[in-house]
Amino acid sequence: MWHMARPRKPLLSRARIVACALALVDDEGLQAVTTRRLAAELGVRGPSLYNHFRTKDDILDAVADAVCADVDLSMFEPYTEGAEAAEGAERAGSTDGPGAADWQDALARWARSYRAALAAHPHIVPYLARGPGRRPSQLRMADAVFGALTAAGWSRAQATHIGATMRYFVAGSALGSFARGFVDDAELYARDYPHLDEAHLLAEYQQRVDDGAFETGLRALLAGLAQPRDD
Amino acid sequence: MWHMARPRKPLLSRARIVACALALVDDEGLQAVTTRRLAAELGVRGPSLYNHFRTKDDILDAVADAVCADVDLSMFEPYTEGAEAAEGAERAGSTDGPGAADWQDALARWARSYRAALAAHPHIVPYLARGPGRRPSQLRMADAVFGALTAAGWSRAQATHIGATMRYFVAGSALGSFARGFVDDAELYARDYPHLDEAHLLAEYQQRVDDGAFETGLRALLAGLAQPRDD
DNA sequence: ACCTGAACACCGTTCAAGT
DNA sequence: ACCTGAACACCGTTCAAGT
Repeated sequence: MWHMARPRKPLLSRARIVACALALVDDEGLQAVTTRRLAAELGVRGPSLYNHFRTKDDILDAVADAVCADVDLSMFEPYTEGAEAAEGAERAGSTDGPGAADWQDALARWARSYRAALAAHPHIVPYLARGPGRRPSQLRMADAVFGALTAAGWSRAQATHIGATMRYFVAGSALGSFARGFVDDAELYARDYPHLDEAHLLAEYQQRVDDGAFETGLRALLAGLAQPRDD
Repeated sequence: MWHMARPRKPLLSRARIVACALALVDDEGLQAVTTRRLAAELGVRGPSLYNHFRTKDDILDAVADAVCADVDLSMFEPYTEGAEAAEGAERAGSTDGPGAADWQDALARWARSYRAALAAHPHIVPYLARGPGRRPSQLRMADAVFGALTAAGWSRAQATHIGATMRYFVAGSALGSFARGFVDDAELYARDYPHLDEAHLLAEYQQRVDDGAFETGLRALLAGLAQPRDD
């Protein structure tokens, strides 16, 4: 009789579930997200979630999508319309000319924003790896990058390859960084791996390395892409 | 009484468990590996595994390590001894000179072997993301790369950054490729993402893209690294 | 439509009991 | 030392029952 069964106003919504799940992931990690725990956090019972999502994985997919939705894509906006028809665009391979550096700059800004979005929620990154790239925000990213690159003069095949390459690098960098590297066990390793002294094992050092490696790789990637090739 | 409790010869060994778990991962995916299922596959009961591994994650760590152990490191062998003292090594940034291209070639061969090792066991790749880089084979890789790069004349900081960059790219590429990309639902997407037509949604197409993107990125990365910089 | 308790078929892991 | 059955505290998910 006081079985509160259906409230006059829904207690849950997809948005509220996703926000709560993201907070839980950020605070306690992926494995803290169980249907019962998440429901409790929302003041509700486990099965209630299934009125709003088909499975738990669908919830985490939505969380991952929300994180990717934070990636800035505004640097591609100049390209988003009439991209296909930009006949005047000179060969993208050349390093001079007014528009030549634009795509490099846009890619760099996108890559940094992408990485920052993942760094803001490190615990979801391993899950991002599992789920495929068919989530809306990821498709939106792929579409924006592809559009900008073709508008800059790259062929469709080249644009696809470059976009994928950038995605590989950013995702790998996020994983390599946030899925934690070395531990501070110190010289236990030093004996077996002569080049890796204890300096490599400090977490704060690791953080600087990750930042440095990302910038090094990003610069190299963009410089290498701008260089003429023979394929 | 016919409680076969302890056999005269152990039924299990770490090696047998790891091999069986890897086969199970390859055949049916990560989620098929439960302690009960794996034990059954080994002709044994679930709890028996705990005589050989502390947790299930330790088993999967060992599987991941076994996969990484397949990566070829022989291209770094010329550098593994006396690496630190290679005084004669000219500045690695220059593109000419006999030893200059060597490290690029070694990195390329390593990256391809690394990717191939992961491609051979795609279902474990998402797990590799979770576990940190403190596994023996990964440390061995890091050590070999670092040694070769410093021997080629790179500073310790640069060698660290380059090694991490390469790892980011290969790992990201493996994830991006094997954690499945687009699906073949076709023009459902075509409406929302104008640049991604149905050609992008075919799995075989995706496979060619992954291969092409990997080679494009690898070449760009190495070319960009060889280019002089100002830091 | 949306939340509930009860139930199902699982998990990973512990442990005393066997040999 | 190494395998066993039984048990514990969980899972994700289904479903009839409530409003």
